[in-house]
Amino acid sequence: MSRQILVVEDEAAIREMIIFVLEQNGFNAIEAETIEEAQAKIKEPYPDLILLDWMLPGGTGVKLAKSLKQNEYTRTIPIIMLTARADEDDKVKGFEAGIDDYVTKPFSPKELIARIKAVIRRVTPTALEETIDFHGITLDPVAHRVSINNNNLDLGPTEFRLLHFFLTHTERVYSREQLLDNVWGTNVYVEDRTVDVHIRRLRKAISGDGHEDFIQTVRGSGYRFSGKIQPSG
Amino acid sequence: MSRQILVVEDEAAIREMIIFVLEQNGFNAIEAETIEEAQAKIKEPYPDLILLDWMLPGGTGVKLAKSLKQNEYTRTIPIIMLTARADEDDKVKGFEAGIDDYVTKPFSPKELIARIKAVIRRVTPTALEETIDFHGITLDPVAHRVSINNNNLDLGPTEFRLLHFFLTHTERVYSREQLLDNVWGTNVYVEDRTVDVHIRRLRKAISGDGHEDFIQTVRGSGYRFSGKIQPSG
DNA sequence: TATCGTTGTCATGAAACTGTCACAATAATT
DNA sequence: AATTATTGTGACAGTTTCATGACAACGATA
Repeated sequence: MSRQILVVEDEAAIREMIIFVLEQNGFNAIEAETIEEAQAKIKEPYPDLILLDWMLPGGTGVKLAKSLKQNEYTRTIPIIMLTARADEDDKVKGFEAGIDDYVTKPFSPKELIARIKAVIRRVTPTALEETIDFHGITLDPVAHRVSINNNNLDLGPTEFRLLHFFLTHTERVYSREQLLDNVWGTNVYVEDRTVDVHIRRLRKAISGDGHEDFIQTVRGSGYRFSGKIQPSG
Repeated sequence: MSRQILVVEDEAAIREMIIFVLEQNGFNAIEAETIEEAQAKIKEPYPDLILLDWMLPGGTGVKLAKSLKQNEYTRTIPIIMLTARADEDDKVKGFEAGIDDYVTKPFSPKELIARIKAVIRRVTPTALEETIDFHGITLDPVAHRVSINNNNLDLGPTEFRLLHFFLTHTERVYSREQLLDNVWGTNVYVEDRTVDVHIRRLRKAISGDGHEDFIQTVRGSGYRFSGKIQPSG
């Protein structure tokens, strides 16, 4: 489930910071300092993505990127380039080499994660997405279909994503902000209260039949999706 | 609930980096630059751990460590020392002063967090995000759920925080002021007696079944949460 | 262009939560 | 026993937080 990410970066401080952020976000990080090390490590735990520094000792990262993208086996691994500044020329060279995205240093952890997720989503659209079945609710991410007790539901895109998130993160309270980050995406400016409305829409959609109260309000904290029934009131 | 960590470090860059990492990990950071500032801030939001720089303007950190460890109230607060290098001599002095662990700069965020968690786990047996089980009371900080003898409880936010604090700080008397600091937060102006009312509400919620008197009144001092039954007076 | 579905925001009322008080109950002290 | 200090308890009002319905903006589509 957790994605392997290869971090190719020679500055120790930056490398460790990146790895820290990655692991914070549930990614599995592998590190390499040089091009050679990266090439050696690429085969072993076949990475799902490569974070590649632009400037590396013994050659530019573009070189590595190009060679990876020309190799039949590594061609499909998405690459995000880390550049010191947003030089148009570098950017062009990078994309020519086949990189999928780039991030300019210094970057915020949030931005980095957002880019990674975006690239992964773009490259591997809905891989390893299995149908979820939770107390009668069935969600098929591939077919983009939800049913409850075999009755098809008609959800809007946002409700679908919200339900999908909840189904993969049950029994845990999420603040409105966390939900916004996870369901809407990081750099979007939306009111906290908007979550409430979508919660309501989702509740309305999945209520009606059988088990009620899948979505529980935790006053002052957020919402929780749970199969267990809430105490009383 | 979130742990209070006091960071005593005079170099602004390092201090901010540490605080960033701490808050990333759900810790609550308080900062101090000097020994005096540290001593002043130690009382307010009673910290769960202190990160103490070895070299501080106006004296070494050991001095502060020693005085803290000799004081009855601050004795139990775990201290992790930040040292510039792994000097055996420093290390020995530190442990003599009573520190619980040390980290040599430069350190990786990962290591720092790992050490902190290790020390906290060692000192307060209850692990961080894990469910606490205490004489039939179960509190799940993640799901934000409390049950007593498998019956779910419905607590308000303040009662929840209060119970969580007690469950992570059992067998020890806390004054109303200390409880206010720890559960309500430092800069709130609330009457002392308000604590009484919340204590009562919490008592009411967790009473009813089986073991009574989890919360014991210590006249003139405060309250104590305990699994042992109080003799008589 | 008109229609439809979706979405973010807002206003409003309901419900829950909280701090404070007055007074009762209890413990400590004289 | 009487007095004093401290705590328990129920009630209450102010505040905060949430659910809900309505609505306009937007984009897609016919």
